[in-house]
Amino acid sequence: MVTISAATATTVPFDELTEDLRRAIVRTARRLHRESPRDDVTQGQYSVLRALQAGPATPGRLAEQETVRPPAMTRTVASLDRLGLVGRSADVRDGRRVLVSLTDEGRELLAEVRRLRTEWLSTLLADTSAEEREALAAAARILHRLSDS
Amino acid sequence: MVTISAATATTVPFDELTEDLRRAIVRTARRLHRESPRDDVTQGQYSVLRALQAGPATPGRLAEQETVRPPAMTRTVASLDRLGLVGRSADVRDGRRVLVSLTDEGRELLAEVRRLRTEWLSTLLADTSAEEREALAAAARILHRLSDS
DNA sequence: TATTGTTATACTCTATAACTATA
DNA sequence: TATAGTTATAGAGTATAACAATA
Repeated sequence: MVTISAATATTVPFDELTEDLRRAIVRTARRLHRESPRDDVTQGQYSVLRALQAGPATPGRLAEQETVRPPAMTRTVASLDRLGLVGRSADVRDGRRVLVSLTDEGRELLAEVRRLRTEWLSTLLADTSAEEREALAAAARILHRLSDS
Repeated sequence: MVTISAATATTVPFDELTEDLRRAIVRTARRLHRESPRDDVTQGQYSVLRALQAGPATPGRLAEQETVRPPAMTRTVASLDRLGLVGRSADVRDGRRVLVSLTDEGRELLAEVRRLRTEWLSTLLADTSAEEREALAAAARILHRLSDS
């Protein structure tokens, strides 16, 4: 059982909480976002790489997920292919389909992005008390649950 | 004084907290980000509008802040001007300089973005207990303090 | 004939380089 | 001569429309 001091536990009006939380999340995310290992990979490309973490996908499926038209995804996949971050293979059961999947290098890049960003956040969190870290851990769990829905 | 149940207050290792928190923030921010009132304003344009909330700025200063080259900012400012979201005026003390500032419409658009996103988050938070909201409020305060540094 | 993916062409946003106006 | 901003031109990324291959 953990108690939180009165100073941090002051009840906050619902609307104010929402606005404060939105600000905090957007601001921190924006800053996290700047921690990136390479400049030659665009946000759209990263987004496709992230989508491929779930497993191989067709360009059409990727276009749908990324809310982009098929020709645009053709280009994006081609550029990621040139960069060696994804590979393309024919679908043996349907010759029209192409399967795009992460290469080891692509997977490694994603891991590096995560590592860099976690590292940056880690430096910030060094400045917190155990009590504050409990609150942050609780918040992470709650946000994770909420953003599932 | 508020107590948090043992289930939510379990001590989490530092590295795990960092990773969980990063995930929660990035994920929620990404979702928040999708709540946008108009499709004809790009992310770069929004970013410039946000920068102008602090007050009028020269294109050169904006280019620096947005890590973009001056010609790119010239275009972005021109497009925001065409959309009626910013205005440009000559600097009376230095004829080379141009001052870009938000119009009422630009300010209104920013307010609408905030309103939409807060609204979305508000819907999510309706599914939380008072205890959870305390944890989120505490987290917001901590993140706000941390991201100042 | 419908579906999957690619190529053709055009538009926007970015960049570097060259130019104009002012200090 | 240096600085602030814009215009000239070129390279990505996106779009719609047209095409090729497969079901």
